[in-house]
Amino acid sequence: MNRNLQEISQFLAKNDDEKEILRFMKSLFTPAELKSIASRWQIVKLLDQGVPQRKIAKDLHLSLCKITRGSKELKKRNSILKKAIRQFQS
Amino acid sequence: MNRNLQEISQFLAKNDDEKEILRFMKSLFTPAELKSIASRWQIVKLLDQGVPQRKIAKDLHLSLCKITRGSKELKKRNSILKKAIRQFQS
DNA sequence: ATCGGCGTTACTATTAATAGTAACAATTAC
DNA sequence: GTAATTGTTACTATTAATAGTAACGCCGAT
Repeated sequence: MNRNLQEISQFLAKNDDEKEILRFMKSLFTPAELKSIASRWQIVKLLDQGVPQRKIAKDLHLSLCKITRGSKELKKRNSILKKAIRQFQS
Repeated sequence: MNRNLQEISQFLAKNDDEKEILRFMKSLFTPAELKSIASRWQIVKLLDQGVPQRKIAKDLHLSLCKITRGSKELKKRNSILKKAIRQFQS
């Protein structure tokens, strides 16, 4: 199955068209998954800005459970998420 | 929330490093989601090759439920999945 | 015509992610 | 000191995706 993830990564890496990539994600993920992924992204952005976990939970109407998970990802050294987030901070 | 999906797409579009994209996916998706996405990708590849749904179900140990879903995606006109698949057929 | 393989739909049971909530320890403000 | 805020963990309940299975209608070969 890892071969498949590699191919997906490869397609995304070689494709520069943001619209196409969004269409690709909408084809491969369910609406619920897209919603979940989007909120995870928002969570790590807010965490990175130093917003308290409880404020994030309240503002986004999410449970701490989900936010703690994002927090753990961000804490990993050399997290790719940090690099990704920084692209949208400026 | 759509803004977040746009940003994710934008990050993927601007990034050409397959390894980084894989790391990004592993940070943002759960192991269960990664597994699910990988099998959806495999399903549409096999469907596109004309493999019968029941054979796919048997070979990959999946239910028809999941395969029918992939089938519906592929049938959409101008499916981005078809374009993506073709990159790996040669 | 009929039989087998096909795509599709429908149903219950299971599983993983998450909501909602409480509790804990550590830190900070007063 | 202590009260409030924080990150974290833990727990049950809910929800969506899926497994497993059966059944339907549609062909094409015989």
